[in-house]
Amino acid sequence: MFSNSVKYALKAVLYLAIHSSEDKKIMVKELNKPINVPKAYIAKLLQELSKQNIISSTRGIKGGFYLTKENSKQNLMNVIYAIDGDYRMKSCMLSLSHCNQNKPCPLHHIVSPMRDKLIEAFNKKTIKELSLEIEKGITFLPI
Amino acid sequence: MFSNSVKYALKAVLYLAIHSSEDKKIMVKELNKPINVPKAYIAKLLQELSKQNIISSTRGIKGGFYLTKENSKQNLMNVIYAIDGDYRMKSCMLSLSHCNQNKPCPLHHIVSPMRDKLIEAFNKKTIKELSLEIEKGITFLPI
DNA sequence: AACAAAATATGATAAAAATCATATTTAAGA
DNA sequence: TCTTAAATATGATTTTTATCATATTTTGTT
Repeated sequence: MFSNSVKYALKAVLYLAIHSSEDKKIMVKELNKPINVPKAYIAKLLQELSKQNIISSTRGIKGGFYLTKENSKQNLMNVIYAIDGDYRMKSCMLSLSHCNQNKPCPLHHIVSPMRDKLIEAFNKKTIKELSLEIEKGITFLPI
Repeated sequence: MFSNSVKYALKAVLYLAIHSSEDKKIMVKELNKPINVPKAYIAKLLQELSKQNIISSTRGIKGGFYLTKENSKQNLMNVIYAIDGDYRMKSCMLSLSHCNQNKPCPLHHIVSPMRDKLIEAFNKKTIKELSLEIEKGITFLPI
């Protein structure tokens, strides 16, 4: 459902949500170990997220990646779509191109309601909310 | 969530459920076009399913693939696991190896209940039931 | 202004998944 | 028993995804 890249991206964004701010930028080399993702790989993903304004960055000395207040108000789905696009989440489970409510595939009635709920949940949940849950110890972001 | 291979396998199994029987075996070359899957590819998958007793087959002239009554009583999950194994369905959405109810990942509370329901539904639903729905025109198996 | 330290852009390489090809084995029918 | 038509076993090729590498640009500091 998620690509590896999205998994990494989500971990990185949540890490930034917890540890960074406009005054405390985080360099790739500080971030890759705690979230257990190869440095060059996460660097590329962060660059892409930055280009799409999901996260913020500044170059040069004292630079790094960080989340602004605005950034952290974004919902999960924005991060997911930025990396994977929407096909992965939205497409028919059997990849039948004409599958819809009128001409449902054999799995449609099983899968579709749950998937819709999942998408709705991802659309509602913000980065900020998730990061607060981690800070409160409700959820965890380990290896 | 599903590999391409599982998608193809499910389509093929459902096609066999509808069109085959012990008296009416279906050859690869008859089946690949209606379900829109490359011949050599689906052949390999059918061989694997046959080896795992998900479907039945006989070789030689008048041979082909088919489903016995027993075969069609199997549930969806058997087909899925036969091709993809269980990791894909069961693993943490962020691939965190220690994610569980006690140490849930940031997405666990969103994803886990729905995934469990999905797995339950796939475990309950048999090939036969799905194929009946297709035959009744409740669902469709087009391209 | 020059330097150093960071992200950025670009693309190369490696690994995995998807796809294709073919020689071998088996079963039915003449 | 020979031939033919099917699955089977095996593995090669292609495509996609994941991973790694590096030259360039930018920015703060001296």
